[in-house]
Formats: sequence, structure tokens, C-alpha cells
Amino acid sequence: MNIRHLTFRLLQVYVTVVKAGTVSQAARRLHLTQPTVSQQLRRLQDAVGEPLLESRHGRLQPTEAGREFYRACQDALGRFDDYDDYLSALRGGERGRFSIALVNTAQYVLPRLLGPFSQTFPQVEVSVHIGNRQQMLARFERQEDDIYVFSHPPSLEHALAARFMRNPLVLVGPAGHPAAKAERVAISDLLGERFLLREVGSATRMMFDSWLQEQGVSLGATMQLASNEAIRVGISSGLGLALLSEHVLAPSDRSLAKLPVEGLPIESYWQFIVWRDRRLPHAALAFLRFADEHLETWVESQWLRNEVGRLVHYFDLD
Amino acid sequence: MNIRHLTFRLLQVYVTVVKAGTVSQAARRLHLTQPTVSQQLRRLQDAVGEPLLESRHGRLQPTEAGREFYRACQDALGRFDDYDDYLSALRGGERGRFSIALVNTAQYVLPRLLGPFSQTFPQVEVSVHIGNRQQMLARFERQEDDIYVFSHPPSLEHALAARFMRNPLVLVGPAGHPAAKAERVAISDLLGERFLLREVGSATRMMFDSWLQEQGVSLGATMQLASNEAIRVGISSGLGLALLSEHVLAPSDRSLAKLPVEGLPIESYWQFIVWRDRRLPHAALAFLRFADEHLETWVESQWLRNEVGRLVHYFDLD
DNA sequence: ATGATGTATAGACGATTGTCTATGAGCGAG
DNA sequence: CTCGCTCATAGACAATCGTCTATACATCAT
Repeated sequence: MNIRHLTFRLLQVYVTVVKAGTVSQAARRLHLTQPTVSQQLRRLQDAVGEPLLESRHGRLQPTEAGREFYRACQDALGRFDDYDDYLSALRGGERGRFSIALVNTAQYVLPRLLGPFSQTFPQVEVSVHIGNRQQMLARFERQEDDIYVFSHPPSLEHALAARFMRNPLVLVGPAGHPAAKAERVAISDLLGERFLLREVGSATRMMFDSWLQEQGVSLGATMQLASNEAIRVGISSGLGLALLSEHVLAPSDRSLAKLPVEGLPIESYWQFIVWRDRRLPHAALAFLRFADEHLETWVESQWLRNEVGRLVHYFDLD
Repeated sequence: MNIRHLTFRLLQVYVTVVKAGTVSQAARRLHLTQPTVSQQLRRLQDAVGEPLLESRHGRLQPTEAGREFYRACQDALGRFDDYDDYLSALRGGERGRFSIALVNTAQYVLPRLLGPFSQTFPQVEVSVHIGNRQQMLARFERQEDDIYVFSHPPSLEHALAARFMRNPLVLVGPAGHPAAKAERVAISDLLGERFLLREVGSATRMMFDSWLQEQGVSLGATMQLASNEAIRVGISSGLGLALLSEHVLAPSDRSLAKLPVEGLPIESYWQFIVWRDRRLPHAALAFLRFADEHLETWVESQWLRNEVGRLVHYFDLD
């Protein structure tokens, strides 16, 4: 059997003929002329090298080889029909997978969107990569993920960004700290305190350093800690103060207090970053669309800042 | 997805590319040039309407849609590979089905061949139709079966025949009959006896009638019985004499005796009859081939008469 | 015989495929 | 920065496909 020139069309014709029982009937169903169908059948039988149909009392009956061939056709055609269904699910973004990379701190906010999204599209498999800014930048450079979440994005020359949430950075101290009750405090009044810092290279650290420089001050005692969690614990046990995302202050957590330092908060934003020329999986686009449409539902209005529409729009036009 | 112009060849190319990981590699394996493969891939992706491959660190990786498409290809190609295996089994006659129609009396001889054949080709499904000559002739006219077994075939204008076994017709009487011990008897000396006959239209009856006419004699008392079995019982219980196939005299059956009538036995032969222009299923051909080759093994040499080779040869050349 | 219905064959033709060569562009290892 | 891979695109061309119309042949029921 020479399979090379077998077209799926040919299989469809064959299946129709077997179902219809006559060539003419099949031709009518297929909106073809009878000779066309006859000829296709001949080609098919030539390709298979075996008669597939024989005429028994006026109707075309498949031969033994033809019956089995019919089954094979049904299976193959069915398989590609299934694939077609799969494709449309994929295209609709209801299915498939995508990966998203977050810097550590985004863990506090992204689950609010990812959770409901996964509920709505249970067939979509999301890989979430979490790491520090350095690691995420490396992934970004290697284009290992479909969507990145940064607060302070790298160069946007080949990438697009869309803000989706405010991320004000505030100075945090232990609950009982005197400045917490003040109306307003100058940073210079706090330089005697020890400051707890994330490692150089972290976004918060970068922002803090440049803000301090702007204010024309520099810190005294500092202590470097590896995670925001460690810093939180450190603050509440009186180890010092720190600049933190306001999201880190869980409403229920009474052991920390925001200090009303002049010139703060530093406004920054969580944003989705996507490579401009990278093909975005449908599922990833579906997530962005979901974020765009449902941000209001899952994020308190005080944090809202929805620019995701632009991004969706950009990729929708592809 | 537009399936119409998808060729299996195209699927093979795609599968090879995915396995090879690069277009060039695949091209080499397929003995094609690289641009050819590139172009096929493009056509394929156009047909599917979705990118199937993307280049990740130097190798081509299937996309989500591509991975699933790959599976669909494997399934479809595998399905037709299986069909190919099936086909060759069919062609080899190791598998499939055929039908054979026998006149009643052939039941005594055909199982000797069919039994061993079925043992050798357990995958072949044989339908055996048994009836009287009239019924079998009707089936023959309507071409309902692949092979017919007649002792006295109908017109052979559009059919081919091959003798495979002697079928001498002898006069049979009860064991104690005086003529059984004689050296030779003339039929005229037996006309006082009652004769047991099959119905008009049965082959044996036809042969007997024309033989009697040749001898210029006619029977006195007769009795018509519907089956050879009934006739056997009738003879042994002294109801009369009958012309029967010598095969009917089981060696162990001591209640019947062959009467050495002059001018007998009438030589006749079991033969396979096949429509000349009917496509013979491979399995049917395999049976004839089997009969041709193994007749000596399963049939005592005294009955042998093998002309089946001619038939096999005729259809082999198709 | 005469239609009616179904199938096969032949000839025609534009669209698509399968293949090539030539050439240019991208990229990772020297 | 160039070499040696890789891939993509363009142009060419014969073979094959997917269709059609016209016509002849085969059955079967008038």
C-alpha cells in the first residue's frame, strides 16, 4: 500500500461511499459529480493495491479489505476531528498551558488572579516560576516564560509592559514604634535606627537606595536579610525598620506598623511583561484577558491600576 | 483546520522533523533537501492554522498544538501501518474469510480438507453452506459463495472447475444380499428389486437415470427418500437397493455391501467450481492452494484426483 | 424495447503538491 | 569576526489531484 499520496479528503470520500452504498448517492452528498467520486475510488484502490468495494445486488459492499480500511479511515478521521476540537479549545484559551515568572514579592498579589483563573479554566496548566529578581531577569533574557511579573521591569526595548496593580513601598516598623503614631516623620529623624535590607539587586533595594540618594541621606546601621518574610519577623521582633511593599502588611497583622515618612510611599506598580515578538500561547493570552476583565473583582479598588487591556489588544490583533 | 489537502506524506514529514529536532536532519533522513522540508512544514502549519514548531535554543520544539498534532499523526500513521499488516495477512490468505457451498453428499469428503485447513489458518473464517443440488445451484447462480463443490457441475461457461476427488457411484444392497457374493451381476437381474431413490434433480438421481437409459432398462418398484442417510438405513433394513457414492460405505459399516453390477461404478468426481470473473478472496485462494498441496495427505490414494493446481494457477496470475 | 438509475471511461484544465537549486539570513564555536 | 551550522524564501517545473462535461455501458423495472 502506497500511503504517500493518500489525502484525508480521499478517506472522507471513501467513508461517504461506504455509508451511502452507491457512488451516485455519495456524489450527491458530497456535492460532487458521480464520475469524480468513481475516479477517486479508483485512485484509492490503486493506492491501496486491493479492491475495496464490490457490487453485490446493486449496492456497493466493502470487501474484507474494504471493511477494515473503512475502520482505519474512521479512526484516522476521528482522530483529527478530535484534534480539531482540541485546537479550538486551545485557541479559545480554555486549554493548553503557559508559564509565568514572578519575583518573590509578587507572590502576595498574583494568587488573587491565578486562583480564580484556574477555577474558570481548569484545563489550563499554569507553571509559575518564583525567584529573586536576578533569577527572574535571567529567565526573562532567555525567554523561558510567557509572562513575567516585575515591579521594576528591565529594559522594555523588545518587551511590552502593562501595569495592573499599585505597589506602594512604605517604611515599616514594629507596632509600638513612636513614629507610627506621629502625623508625619522625616527620614532624617530615623537614621539612628537599624535598617533591614534585601540583597543588592532586589527591586525594593534598588528603589530604596535611589530614593535615599534623592533625599540626600544615607543609612547608618543596616542588616541584610534574604527574604521579605525574614524582614517581617525581624521588624516585629524589634531588629529594625525596613522599606516594604504595603501589601506585605497583612490587615490582620498587628505587630507591624506603617511609618508616615515624608516622601513616601514610593509609588511602584506590578506589571505584566511580555516579549514583543514572542508568540503568546492562547492560554497565556486568555489569562491576560481574564486579568483585564476581572481585576476589579479580585483586587480592592485601592490597589487597582489596570493597563492590561493594551497588552491584550496588542496580541489579539496578531 | 483544513484537512482536505493533508497528505499522509506530510504527516510523515512532520513526525520525522519532530523526532529529528531540526529541519536539516529530517531532510537527510527523508532523502529530501532542506528547503523542501521547510516548505512542507509551512504548508502543514497553514493547513492547521496554528504554529506547530518553535525554535528553542537551537532545536525545534513542538508547541502545545504541535505536541498534540504529533500524537494525532502517530495515531493515524500507526493505524494505517496496522492496516498494512492486516493487508499482507489478508493477501497471504492467513486471514480473512470466504464461503464455500456444498451439495449434501460432499459432506462426507470435504471436512477432511476443511478441518486441517482451519487448523493451519485459524484466522480464516470459513462459512460452509450445505443444501441439496437445487439450492446450491440457486446460490451458484446468484454468486453467493466463493467456492462451490459439485459432483456434477452446472454449465461451466462462466465458471472454472477442478476435480479433486473420485466419487464412484456403486449399487449398494444389504450385507446379506446374494449378489454381494457374486463375481459379477447384470443390472437386468436386479430389476425385480425395489430401488431407493433421491429426489429428481439430485445429482446421483440424474446420473442413475441416464445410466439406466444407456443400459436400456427401467426400474420396477421404487421409493423416494429425502436423504442419503435415510437411504442407508433403508438399505440395511432390507427396504431395497440404491445407487450411492462409494464414500457412503463407511469401512466399519458391515450392514451394507457393494454389488458388483456390470457397467458400474459410474465414475464421477468431486470438483471445486469457481466463477471465472469473480474476485476470489485471498483466503479462498489459500484454501484451494492448501487443497492442491495437501490432498495426498488427507485423502486415501484410491480416491485421489488432483486437478486443483490449474485453478490455483489461474487465480494466482491475477 | 424503453426509460430510469447507477457505474465506468476519456478528455480537459486549473490548483496543489513535491521536489529541486540558488541565495540570503541567524547564530554559536572558535 | 569569520566559519560552519542552521533555517527561510524565491523561482522553477513536472506530477498529481480534484474537479468537470460528455459519453458509453449495465441493470432493472416497466
